[in-house]
Amino acid sequence: MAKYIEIANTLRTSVSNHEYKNNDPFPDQQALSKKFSTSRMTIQKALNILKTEGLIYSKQGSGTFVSSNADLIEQTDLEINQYIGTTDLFGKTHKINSKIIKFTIRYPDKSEQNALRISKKDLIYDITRLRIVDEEPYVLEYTKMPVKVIPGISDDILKKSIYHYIKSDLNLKIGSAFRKIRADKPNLFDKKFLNCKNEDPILEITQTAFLNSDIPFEFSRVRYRYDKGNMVVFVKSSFER
Amino acid sequence: MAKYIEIANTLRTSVSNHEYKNNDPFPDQQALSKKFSTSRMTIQKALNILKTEGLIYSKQGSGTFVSSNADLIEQTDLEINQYIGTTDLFGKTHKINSKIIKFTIRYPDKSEQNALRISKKDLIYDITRLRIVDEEPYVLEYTKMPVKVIPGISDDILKKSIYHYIKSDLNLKIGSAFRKIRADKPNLFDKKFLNCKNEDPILEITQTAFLNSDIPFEFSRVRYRYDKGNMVVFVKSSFER
DNA sequence: AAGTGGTCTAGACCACGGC
DNA sequence: CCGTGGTCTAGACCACTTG
Repeated sequence: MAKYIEIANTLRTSVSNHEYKNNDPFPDQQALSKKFSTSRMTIQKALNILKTEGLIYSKQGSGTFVSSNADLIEQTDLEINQYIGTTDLFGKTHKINSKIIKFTIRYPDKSEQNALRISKKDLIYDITRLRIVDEEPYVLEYTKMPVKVIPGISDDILKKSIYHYIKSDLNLKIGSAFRKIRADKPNLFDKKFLNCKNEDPILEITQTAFLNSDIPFEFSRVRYRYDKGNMVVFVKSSFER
Repeated sequence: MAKYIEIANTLRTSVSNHEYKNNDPFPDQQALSKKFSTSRMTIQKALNILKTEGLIYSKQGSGTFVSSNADLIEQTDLEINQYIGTTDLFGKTHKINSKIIKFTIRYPDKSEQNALRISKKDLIYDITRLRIVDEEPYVLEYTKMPVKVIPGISDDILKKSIYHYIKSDLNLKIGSAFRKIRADKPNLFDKKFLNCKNEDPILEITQTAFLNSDIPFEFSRVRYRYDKGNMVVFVKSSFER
């Protein structure tokens, strides 16, 4: 593991443990480079990680400070899978169930070929899952993935977490994703599986996700009951430009 | 302007102009440091900017490549104000109007004091605006801002863009924001101003936004007609950790 | 083996803020 | 003025991919 990442992890833990108070000074870069026996450049790389995470900020000429939102940010899951990997979000405090409504392998239609950048001969998984939290239907997930990119999906994996399988078993890294978020009226499936009434809105998120090698691996649509799906996002503006 | 930012800007323009084809090699770092007469470290800082923007990616041992999504990412506005500053988003191709429904200055209630981290004696603006695109009501915006942080808001500014005023006139920098996105049933105001029927869903985004000095400056809620508000987001996973 | 990106160093100078 | 963070250098070595 690179030194700057280890330093960042150490510092992140310090922030979590409130070793430095909000809006109180962080140790200066000189002190940190002595403490970790490294150069200032390496310290700066470590600090940059925490800055992009929003945990700290620096003022030139003044110092580095713990952001007042540090605690809140830590609670927010900022990973790509945050709206998909329901397992991670609620696994600790709630009882999660997945009902597999559909799980087939078939050839893609035009829009799927386009989104996943595959040919009509490349097979895809076509998965529909209903997520149930504490016995209450929560979200309907429609997932399409190319078999050649994510081989070996099984019923067993679907019941747990696809993302965990991709990261830990296939050892692939997730890079980025495009999302479209909108409100919609409920359709027949929503009414049936999510117990929606006609006037109950749906929060829909359509996503195309990419590996860090620029390969699309997922094209999905998730539909939440309006009173269950609350998306929380932290946005950091990219200062440079 | 720092050298690495200028290099990043130059390279970004090159990507925009398709001077390097998608998934085709980018010049290597050695070549770039010669071209810009600088060190490799500086080149890497420049490349890092484009990487966090998702425009390029690198594979160790192999090279640097233009991301296949580069074009799409450029179209997506990734600024903090993307859902507030309707002006920027549609200003060029559509006719935008703002109707000021309410504009008062008053003392904050408990939740506003909390969100904006101010005392009950600190005045806030209380602004309600209806945004109209091409003669069609689009979104209702409820904005609260502390007067002491953003002084001098006037009717004139409200008709244009608050964000432009903050950045250009007050010369403040926007740092980050928390957003909560959800679907909701329409309320009386939605029905009146957005012409919603009872079964027309609303897309609601609640936001607290911060300056880069960690000071909250905006607590807002925007409500879109379900058939008008489409939020598009690009998410880059932070590799390190 | 050669070429690529990733990390790291030990300094230097500058810009800014506060005393 | 001094102490802070921001930028930049000219190398070095390592890790990885590809021929």
